[in-house]
Amino acid sequence: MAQIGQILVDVPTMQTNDPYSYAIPTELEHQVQVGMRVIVPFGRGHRLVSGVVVGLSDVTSFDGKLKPIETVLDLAPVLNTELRQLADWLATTTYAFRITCIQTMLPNLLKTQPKRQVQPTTTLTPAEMATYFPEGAPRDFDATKLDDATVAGLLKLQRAGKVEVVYEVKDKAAAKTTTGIAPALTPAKLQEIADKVAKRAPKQAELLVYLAQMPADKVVAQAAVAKKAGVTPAVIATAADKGWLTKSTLEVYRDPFHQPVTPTRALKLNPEQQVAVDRITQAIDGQQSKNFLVEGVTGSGKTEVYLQSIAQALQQGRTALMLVPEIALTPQMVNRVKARFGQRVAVLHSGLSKGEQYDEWRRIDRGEATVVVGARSAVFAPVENLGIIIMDEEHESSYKQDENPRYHARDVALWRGQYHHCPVVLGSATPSLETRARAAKGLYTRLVLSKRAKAQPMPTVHIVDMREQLKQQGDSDFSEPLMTAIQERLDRHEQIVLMLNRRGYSSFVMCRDCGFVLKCPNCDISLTLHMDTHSMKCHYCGHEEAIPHVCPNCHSKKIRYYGTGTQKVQQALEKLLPTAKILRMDVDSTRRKGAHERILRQFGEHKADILLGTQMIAKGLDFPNVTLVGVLNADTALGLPDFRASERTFQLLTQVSGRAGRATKPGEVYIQTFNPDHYAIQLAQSQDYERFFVTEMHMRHQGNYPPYYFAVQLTASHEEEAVAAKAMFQIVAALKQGLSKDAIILGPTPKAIARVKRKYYYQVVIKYKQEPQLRPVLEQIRQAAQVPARHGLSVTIDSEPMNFM
DNA sequence: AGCACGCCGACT
DNA sequence: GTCGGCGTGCTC
Repeated sequence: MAQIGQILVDVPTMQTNDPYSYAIPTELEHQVQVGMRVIVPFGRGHRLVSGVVVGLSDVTSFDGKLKPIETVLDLAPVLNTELRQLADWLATTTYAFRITCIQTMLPNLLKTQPKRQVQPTTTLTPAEMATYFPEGAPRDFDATKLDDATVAGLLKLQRAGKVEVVYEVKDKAAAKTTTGIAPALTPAKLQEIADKVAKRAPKQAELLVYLAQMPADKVVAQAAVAKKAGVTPAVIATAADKGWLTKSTLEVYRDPFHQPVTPTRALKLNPEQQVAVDRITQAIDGQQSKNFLVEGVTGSGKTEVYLQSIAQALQQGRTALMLVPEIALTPQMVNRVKARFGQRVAVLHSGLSKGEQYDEWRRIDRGEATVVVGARSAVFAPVENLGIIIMDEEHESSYKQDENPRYHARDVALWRGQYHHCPVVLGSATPSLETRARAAKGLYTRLVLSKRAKAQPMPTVHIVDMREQLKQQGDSDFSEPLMTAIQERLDRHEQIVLMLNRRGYSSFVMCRDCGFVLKCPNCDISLTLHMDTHSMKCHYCGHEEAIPHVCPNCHSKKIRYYGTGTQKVQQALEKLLPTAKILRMDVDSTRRKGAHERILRQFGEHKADILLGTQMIAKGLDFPNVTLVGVLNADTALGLPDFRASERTFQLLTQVSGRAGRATKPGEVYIQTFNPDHYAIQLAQSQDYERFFVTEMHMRHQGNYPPYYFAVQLTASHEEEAVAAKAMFQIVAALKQGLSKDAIILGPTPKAIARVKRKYYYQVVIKYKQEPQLRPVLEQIRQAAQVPARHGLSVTIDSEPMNFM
């Protein structure tokens, strides 16, 4: 039996990033297993923290007295070997603490809550009791929530030995339970009693008859018994008193999606789909960690390819993991998977309550669910024996987590595919440049679905030049061609989707006459307006210039901020079309739980003619009666100071265009823009992903951007601007010293929104091709950042950032 | 993170 | 001389 446990304590610091050794008391030695959560004493005094067992041994390199493990929190390990290895890999690649990685991999309810309380050790004076224990003892002692005087007073009493601090670590994990019923007597005996009481107590007799036919060793929920036997809980209580049945606590799962679903069968595939399924199936059967890019236009039946591939994995006795963007994880989408695989499906996403998440997690952990569908963090689902991993809409930026650990679910998926020797399928109509480039290099097998499954024609896309519109009809959010098209649909009782692009809302200036956007002379990236300094700044190199009052290109005076809000647009639209019913969908109108689905359902039932919304309406909604899609401002994202601006614009326009004419009626799309000649817009019009890819790759090559270069972003933030800036300059000095001459260091520059939550942000971006010293240099920076962290300076490292601003 | 130790100025 | 401010190091 192992004497010593290697524990990662739940204290996220550099010094505790390696496991600490704890003695295993004899009474726990048969309980402690690697992968379990434990509570251990940590530090001086009696402070308790939670931790995770990552190893067992009989020796330790630590030459001090070992403290004993206090409690074991789990009956079975919560992290298997794979997930522990994954956590280590994640920690190194994302520059995060190991324990932080583990926490993100586990469901919320398995995160423990440390609690501090104080209680008197002797009798205190009435005055002391009144001041410090007005609600009695013990009381909570959270220094961050109490006022300074109380904290000081309590600490003083502690030094005097009059009060003591007690620690507790709460485990939030709680399975939902209900009362279970089991027969306490033999069927024959129960029947005998039933016959006796039949006349006087018919209900009791019914219950007895029901109990008599129950399997002896099975426990059934009380509610189910009551329903099936046709009795009330009161009758059951009486029966329990008479000793006919026994009550017990029964663990149940909360079922988040209890609507019944009609089962579906595999659909007939077209030749392209069939090729895709065959290739993926080969990889599943051959246990190859081969990766695929399924590139399919909207409506080309990617989902059917996924479902049949999953079916194949299940048939081989293996499991499947399917990732979808949070926004696409609607009940419709989930039901589609459940209709095919039924009870084997588990769903993981943030819309579920903590308890529901935990239950789904346990179903997966116990092997009861073999198909997992979920958003980003579902990539850590404890599925074993994976046969396939699918990531739909792989280009979605929400797959990257924007807090520590800053991981990309795609990278984790590829890691797990490798571990399980199973294929990873990345799917998109508009793959990210990185993924498409890797496919071009042969790292992924490219499977193209070029035909729409139901052979609908692609929608006709019109580009409306807003510069012309401005000249002809003045400043309006709605062009004449778009309004005409809207009116036509209203007359025909067809529906309309209008998208307002909120990204980049009024943070840059654009000329309304010629579409000119001010760019940095060094970086070819848009300059951002800074009202605090009244200047235009480049967030890559720090270049700064005055806000222009006339357009440097055409000398027009109509150069100004660009951007509008959905509410304003809705009001304007209501004025123009007083009879049309308009539904608005944006961050504000969907804040409440379920609002998102409600709006979509209303629109689906044709309770409104027009759905007006932000980017969220571009994703996956499928309404047969929508024949017109209008994009009010295609340019806003183009103006952002981000090298992915064109990519994002192209993806968004292509996606939203796919919303038009999905059934029998042909669709039309109107894109309003001040940049009608921009390649992202032109190529979105012709729906030509391949040409966009080639063009954009050329741009990336010119600018030394990904996928030609790797990138790391470092950010320093502090309440005082000078502190953040100085830290960043020191970091840059360290980088210049430690890295090769080939590394390109951009910055330091203030962030686009330099001040967020009373803190100033400065950043630097490193672009590199090969930099063996990068990891050690960044580790050294992390280490050095520990000291000033005490004074509120935080430094973050983001490998392959999604937002360069 | 949270606690103790140690070094400084301001106080009874 | 001591109380308590904060800066620093350490926690198996």
